[in-house]
Amino acid sequence: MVQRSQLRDALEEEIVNGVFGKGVRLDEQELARRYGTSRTPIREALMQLSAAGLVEMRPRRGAVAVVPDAQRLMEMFEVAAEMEGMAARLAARRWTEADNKQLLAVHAACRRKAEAGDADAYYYENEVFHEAIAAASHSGFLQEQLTALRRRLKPYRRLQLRTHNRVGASFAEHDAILAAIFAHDAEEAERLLRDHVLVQGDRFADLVASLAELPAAAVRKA
Amino acid sequence: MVQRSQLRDALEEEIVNGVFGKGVRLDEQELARRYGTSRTPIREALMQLSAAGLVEMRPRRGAVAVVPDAQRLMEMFEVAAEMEGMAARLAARRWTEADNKQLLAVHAACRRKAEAGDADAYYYENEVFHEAIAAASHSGFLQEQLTALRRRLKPYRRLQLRTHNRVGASFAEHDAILAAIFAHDAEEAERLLRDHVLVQGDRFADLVASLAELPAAAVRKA
DNA sequence: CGCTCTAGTCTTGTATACAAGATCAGACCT
DNA sequence: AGGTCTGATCTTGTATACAAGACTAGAGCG
Repeated sequence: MVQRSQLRDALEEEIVNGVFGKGVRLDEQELARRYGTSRTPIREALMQLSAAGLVEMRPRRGAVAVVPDAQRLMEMFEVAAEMEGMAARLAARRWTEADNKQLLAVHAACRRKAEAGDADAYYYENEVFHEAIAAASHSGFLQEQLTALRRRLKPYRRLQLRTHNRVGASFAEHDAILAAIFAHDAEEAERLLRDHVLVQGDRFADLVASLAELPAAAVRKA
Repeated sequence: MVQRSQLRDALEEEIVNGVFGKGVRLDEQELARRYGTSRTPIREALMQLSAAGLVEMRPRRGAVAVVPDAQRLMEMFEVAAEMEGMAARLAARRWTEADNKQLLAVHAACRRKAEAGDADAYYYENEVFHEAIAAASHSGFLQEQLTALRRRLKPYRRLQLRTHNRVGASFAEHDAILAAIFAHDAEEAERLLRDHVLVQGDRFADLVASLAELPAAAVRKA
C-alpha cells in the first residue's frame, strides 16, 4: 500500500536531485500520470513542498522546482553549520551514557567505512553520525530543523565528499569533535563541528566556481 | 477576491494563537463551513501547515493542532536566539549604507513607541527591528528561516513583552546591539542579540513555571 | 513587417461524488 | 456485569467534474 507521505518523498527526492531544471513547470497532470494517481494527491504533495521551500507555487501559473543558486547554497551551508555547531555545543553539555554509547558505535562504523575506502557507505554513516550528535543535544526542535536542512543539502554534500581525500579528513574531524564533546568542552565542540560543515560548503563553492556552472548568481530578485 | 495564501494564513493564525486546544481534531468539514469554502482548499492549507510543523496529520484520523509544550517552546527560543545571533554577526560584517539608514530609522521608531509607553506598538516595531537586522545579514535563507520561526513564537513573545518593564529594557538592548553592529564588532553583536532573545525565552519559562500551566511536559512521545 | 487584439485551448483552482478506513453503539457471549 | 464482536455512521482520502484565469496562435491593423 502506498502511504501519502511516500508520494511527497518521491517528489522531494526528484526535486532535490535536480531532475527538474530551473524554472521548469511541474505539470500536475503529467505528474499524476507518471505516479498513477489523480491530481489531488499531487497537489497536496506540492503544497507541502512549497511550505518547505522546495517548490514555488505561482498563483494560476503552476509550480516550479526551486533550484538554489550558488549563493543561496552557501547561505544554506552557513545556517546548517551554525545549527550543527549549536547541536555540538548542547551535546557537550548534556550527553548521557546512552548518547556516549551511540556516538562511539556510529563513530566506529564510520571508521570501518573510511578504512574500507567506501565513500558511499561512509557518506551514509556520516549522516548517522551527525544525526547522533543532534540527538545528544536533547533538543527535539533543533534535531528536526537539522534533519530537514540536511535533506535539502544532501545531494551537494554527497557531491563533494567524493572529491579529493575528503573522507579521511572528515573522519579525523569527527574524532576531534567527539573528543571535545566527551570532554564537555562545549565551545570547542561547537567550533570544530561548525568548521567541519563549513568546509563542505567552501569546497562546494570551489567546485561550483571552478565549473563556472553559474552565470546568474546575482540575478536573484527580491 | 480571496487569495489561496490567505486561507492558510488565517488557519495558521488560529492555530498559533491556540484557538484549538491540544489534541483537538481539526474537522475539515467544519473548517470548510466556517470559511465558506469546500474541503479541498482546507486540506491544502492543512498540508502546508503540517509541513511547517504547526499541525500533525495522522493518516485517516484527521489533523490536530500542534501546541508546543514548555520544553519545546524553550527549544524553539534557543534556536531562534542562535539564528538571530548569527544574523547580527553577519550584519556586523556586511551592513551597507542602506542597512545603516534602515536600522537607524526603525530604531528611532522603536524609541518613539517605547517613550510613548505603548507596548503593543513597540512590539510591532520590535519585529521590524529584528527583521531589519536579518535583512542586513544579506543572507536570504537565514532571513526566511528567521521569519518563519518568529511567526511561530509571536504569541509567546507578545505575552511576555507586556510583563514588567520589559519594553524599556528591550530598547536599551537594541541600542547596544546596534552600536556593536555599526562598530563591526561581530562577536559582540552576536552575543548581545542572542542574549536579548534568550531573555525572552527565560522570562517565558518563568511565566509558565509560575503558572504551572504544564502538567505533562514529559508526556511527549517519540 | 511588426504589433495588438481576440478567440481558442490549456492549466490551475474549487466543488462534489465516491471509496475506504476509523469510530461508536448496541447486541451478544461468557 | 464486563468484554468483545459486528454493523452503522462518520471522516478522511481520492477521483472527477466544472469554473476561471493564463497562454497561444492567428487575424487584422498600423
